[in-house]
Amino acid sequence: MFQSISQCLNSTTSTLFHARQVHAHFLKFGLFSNTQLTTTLLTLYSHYLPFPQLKIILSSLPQPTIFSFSSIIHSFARSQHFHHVLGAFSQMGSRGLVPDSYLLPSAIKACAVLKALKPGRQVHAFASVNGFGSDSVLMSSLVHMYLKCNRIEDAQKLFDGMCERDVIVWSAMIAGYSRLGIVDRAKELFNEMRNEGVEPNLVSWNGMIAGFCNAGSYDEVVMLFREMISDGFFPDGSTVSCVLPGIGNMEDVLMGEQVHGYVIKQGLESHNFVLSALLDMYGRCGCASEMSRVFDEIDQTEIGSLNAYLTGLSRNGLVDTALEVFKKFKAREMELNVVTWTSIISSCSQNGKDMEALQLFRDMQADGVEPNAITIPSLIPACGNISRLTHGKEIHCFSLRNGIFDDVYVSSALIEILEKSEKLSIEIKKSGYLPMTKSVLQDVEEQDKEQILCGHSEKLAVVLGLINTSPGQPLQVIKNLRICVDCHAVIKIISRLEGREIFVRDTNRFHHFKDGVCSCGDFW
DNA sequence: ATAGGGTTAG
Repeated sequence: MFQSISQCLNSTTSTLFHARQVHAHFLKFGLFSNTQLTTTLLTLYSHYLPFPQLKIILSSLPQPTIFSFSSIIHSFARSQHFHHVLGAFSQMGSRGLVPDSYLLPSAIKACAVLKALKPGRQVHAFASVNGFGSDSVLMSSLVHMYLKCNRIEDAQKLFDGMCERDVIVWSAMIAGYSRLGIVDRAKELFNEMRNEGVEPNLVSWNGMIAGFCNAGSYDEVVMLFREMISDGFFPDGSTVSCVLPGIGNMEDVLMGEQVHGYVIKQGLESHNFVLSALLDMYGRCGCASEMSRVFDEIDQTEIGSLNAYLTGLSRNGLVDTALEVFKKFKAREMELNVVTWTSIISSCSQNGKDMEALQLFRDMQADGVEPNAITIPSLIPACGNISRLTHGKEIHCFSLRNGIFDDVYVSSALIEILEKSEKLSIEIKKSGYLPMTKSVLQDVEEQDKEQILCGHSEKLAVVLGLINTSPGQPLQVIKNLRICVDCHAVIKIISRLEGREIFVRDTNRFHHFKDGVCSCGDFW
């Protein structure tokens, strides 16, 4: 009978229905003690049953073996339940079952995806002790894990020690350096790989193109794209979705259209992320009608597509259309997320629809969607135009309540909002103040420098002090670094405009600001 | 009996 059950389980025509029938037999005749049979049943189930049910079956096994765990863990990995891969893995360990070299890569991959360096290192140690150091698949997965955890030196060391380096581990290295923005090194590796006689494949190309795209080297992206095509490769969905942002950024509509044609020819439209990338490209190139046409083809049940469309409409100044689309999808009771809300709020805010922007900000909270560190800065224009302190205060309170106040962008946005509401910024500028961008040591553009100055903590502290205390009350600020010249100048002006005494203690001295003068006599 | 690693996306 065992044989016939086994045959039934292994038959390629098996279905969930058959599996359940056999399962019933197991229960009826108490066959669960035969671990070989249960493993086969489990494997069969693992292809049909959703994850939660598989978990229940695993925990119901009286004597799980390395085989049952293996079957289940690989299934968890296939369905991308990486937390549970690690969970099952440690459960296995606590039962005294030892994993083999085939099972370890699944555990390591889970560590890589979850960026779980500590368990990753543990598995590495286990693999070394058990003599798996020359298993190139296992070593490749470790290299990948270290790269994902940003341990590039560990990865390089392992990679250097490998005796067999195939296209997969080379591609992992190339993609790893690319992700970290070290694109020159990625390119170097690409050439080294060729010199060693390992031929790059589509994944190697994709990894490198993705890196250059991320680094904003769009010329290079397009060059590589051309090169891979002339090398005889056919770009796939990944390639295209990396190349399109580059094309969009260069606003090269002609090339964008060529890629669109290619997408249709190769049937890549079935990938939603390819269509989203196309939509985004048209949006950046100012082709609003093309953008809408692409949106009509997209699977609109995916929130990401809607978000991309709203952003594109906003970019092209089509706020009313954006609002229309937004309302339509809201009416459909589609679940809108922070990105959707932020996108429409920012669209209104940037296009003079101040009241709408603020109302939407309230609506999103009423809907139970928490604003994030991008939502707040997007409200700046709306608050500035309305020039009403209440709105600034409302947003300020929100940020304090939700603990997103520590974010640099949020805090500088708040300062901007409050300054505009308290017309403080204009007054400060009127007093002849010029931002002393020399105080910004970072290597960034002039405009960004002004922005950075605006976010300095001492200014932040003073402006916050202003709104949280009653007029005329003195303010005290303690700082564990030296105050910068720009802040010093601004606080002098504020002390005069607001008629406040402000005390700032920095690492060097006490500064007592009053009537536009500082006690340090500008000795600073 | 179980059966491995690399690229995309927002």
